[in-house]
Amino acid sequence: MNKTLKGKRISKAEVLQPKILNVPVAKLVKTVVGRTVESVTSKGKWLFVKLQPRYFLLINLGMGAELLYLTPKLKEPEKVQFRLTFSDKSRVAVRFWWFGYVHLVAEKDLSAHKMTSALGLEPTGADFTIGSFSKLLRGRKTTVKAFVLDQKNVAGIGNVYAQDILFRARLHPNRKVQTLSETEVKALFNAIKTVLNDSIGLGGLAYEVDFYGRKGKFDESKFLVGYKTGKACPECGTRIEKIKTGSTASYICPKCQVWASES
Amino acid sequence: MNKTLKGKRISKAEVLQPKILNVPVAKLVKTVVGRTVESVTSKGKWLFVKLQPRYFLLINLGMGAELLYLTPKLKEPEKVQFRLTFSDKSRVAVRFWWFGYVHLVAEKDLSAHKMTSALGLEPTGADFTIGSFSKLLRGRKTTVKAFVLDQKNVAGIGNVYAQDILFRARLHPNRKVQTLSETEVKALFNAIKTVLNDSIGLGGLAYEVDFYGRKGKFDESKFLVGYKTGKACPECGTRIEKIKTGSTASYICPKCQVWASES
DNA sequence: TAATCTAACAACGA
DNA sequence: CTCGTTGTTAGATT
Repeated sequence: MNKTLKGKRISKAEVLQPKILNVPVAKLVKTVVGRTVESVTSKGKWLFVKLQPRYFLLINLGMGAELLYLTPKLKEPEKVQFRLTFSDKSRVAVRFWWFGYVHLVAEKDLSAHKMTSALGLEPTGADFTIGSFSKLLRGRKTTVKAFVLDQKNVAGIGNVYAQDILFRARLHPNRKVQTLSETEVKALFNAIKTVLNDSIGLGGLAYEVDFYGRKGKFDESKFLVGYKTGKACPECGTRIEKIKTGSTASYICPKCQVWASES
Repeated sequence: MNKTLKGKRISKAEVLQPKILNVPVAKLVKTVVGRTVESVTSKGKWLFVKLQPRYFLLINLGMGAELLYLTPKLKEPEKVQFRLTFSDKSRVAVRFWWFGYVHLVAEKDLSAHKMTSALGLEPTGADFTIGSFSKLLRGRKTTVKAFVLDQKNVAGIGNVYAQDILFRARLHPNRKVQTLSETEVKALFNAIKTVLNDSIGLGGLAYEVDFYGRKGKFDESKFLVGYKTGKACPECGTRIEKIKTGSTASYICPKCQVWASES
């Protein structure tokens, strides 16, 4: 996205669903039209489209979204919520599967934008180290599942990825983070990097497409326990169980991921 | 307090329990010594001691406290946490029964002081009207007991007063505020004013003393249902019950204060 | 299946 | 008898 969009000038902005915005439609349209894309970066589930001069479009992918660079080959899907057209006639469409945000924020107000400024460590970033990660866990009384899903800790882990992260670390979702040994913290840290990098290396999840419409290759055959209810654990053969953990579902091997009663 | 302390110059400040402060002991002592009391006002359970120039001492009475003007006749009690001496040798002692705060805030930072700036309506103030009170209830999903105890709604109602306020309004503590009729809202509004003014008129609760050591006259004989477990309801004779409501205890007449199952 | 905000609530500490 | 913090949960959202 960064390479493709950099330098393009926005000539048109269409908001098909105003509820995705943090400002009135007219304000967004008036502000972005005429501005130029300086860069596109990301943190967790957020995209930062930096506009010149002095604005950001912040896009949250919510519970799944398609962000597509439209070409004669790549047709626009149904139910698009947002569309940008550039002065060279190229277009980008945004389609949220359920919920998602497109927020307009002035550069000077970026640090006041709560949803993005509260984001935690970027797991692919240089500051995601065993040291910075361990520090986050200190004194916390929550469970390891709630911890990894909380974007204020590590940004970008969704429920899909949480499943195999916890399995690889051999941790039960309901384990209290306070009870983790140093070895377990390291295993969790490494599992986060492994699972996310595996997905990135394969172009993302198979039910998602990238900016150019290409499907990812991280499909169910790569999952270890996630969404495998009743299947055999790849480690010990025990049947995988689906359990309720807080408001999310968890898939676990009841033998490999033991939740000691005291923890 | 306002009349007695106005114009006095602080010559000494002693902090016997540093945990009551929001600043280091040295900072408080250095700041208040030499300053003069301009006025003493109150809002809810907070006292605002305005110092000249440009400072406030904010005192939260917590779960009961004695704030005493010490004279040869009025000796200082045990376990005082804070003491001020004025240049005319007069003294004030503060003793918290459980917890309480003495906060030092510069005048320009007063609006940034969260505990006092979040306080709701002052029930003895001119802005405590049926209109402003009704507005507070709108769209709230909480219970009437939790609502009246929350200092962000109406400042100054503690659990002692909440008992008879709810009885006078004939409301069960667990009633959802959303289900209150206009008549019930009015009854609640009037009950708050009645109960608090009754206590103020009698110099406060009998287990408290004022600035000059005088006991209040609002004793258990004036309570209608509060702390009267097993006694007869003054309205219908039914035995008063003690029930658990959230984290606080409530004393109710189970006949007069019905909690309709749908509300 | 998936994400986030908000309000209310519970447990805990000071 | 109080209050703040933290975490949990239910409800709502397109």
